Amino acid sequence: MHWWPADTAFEVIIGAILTQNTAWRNVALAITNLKAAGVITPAGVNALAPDKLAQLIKPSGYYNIKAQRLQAFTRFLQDEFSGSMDALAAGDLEELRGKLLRVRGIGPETADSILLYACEKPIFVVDAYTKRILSRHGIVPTTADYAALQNLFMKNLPPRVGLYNQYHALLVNTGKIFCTPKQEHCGDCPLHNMPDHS
DNA sequence: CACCAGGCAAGTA
DNA sequence: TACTTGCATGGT
Repeated sequence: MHWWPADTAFEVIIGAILTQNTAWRNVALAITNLKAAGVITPAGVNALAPDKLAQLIKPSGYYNIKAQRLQAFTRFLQDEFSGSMDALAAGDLEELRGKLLRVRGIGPETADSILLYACEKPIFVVDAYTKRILSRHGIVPTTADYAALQNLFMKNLPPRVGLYNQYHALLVNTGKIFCTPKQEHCGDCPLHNMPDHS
């Protein structure tokens, strides 16, 4: 579906951090502000005063925390890769993942979104919709953690960037339409008899 | 008005 | 280790 909306690899990373527990619509407003201010580059974000950056990304929510997280990444990029996105993308998948997870504000989903969509590495991204859809179908228990869900896909699919991109896109689109936030009881649904299926 | 959105880290027991 | 809580906006 040529999915993640972004003009550059760095913009992918901005979006990945800003969309944490946040509707993409609000992220888009924040990105518009960053573009209008002409600071949507690693050096631009890094050079801004934290409170100025926070004001620009205000529509995306958690703006103080996220301003810190954006700059934690730009400092990391500067320190480890001389500020070069190309140098970042040239790294080894597992080594890069480990480094990203050590940046304050980058957890498993954000790290994998960066790896898949900005660096084009074959890693499966697991989000709230993915977990919701699989657990509602009784395919995994509701207690399944991030790694369990990721392994399920990666052990059963060939490691292709385009394929993982497509799966993630389809899961999110489907989840938005059919998979409501609160658990619904469907009465005689046979899946209610599955182990750990609430 | 209540609830939700493409998480993560820090605090508590 | 396993829960709980704070972070905050804009849309439905």
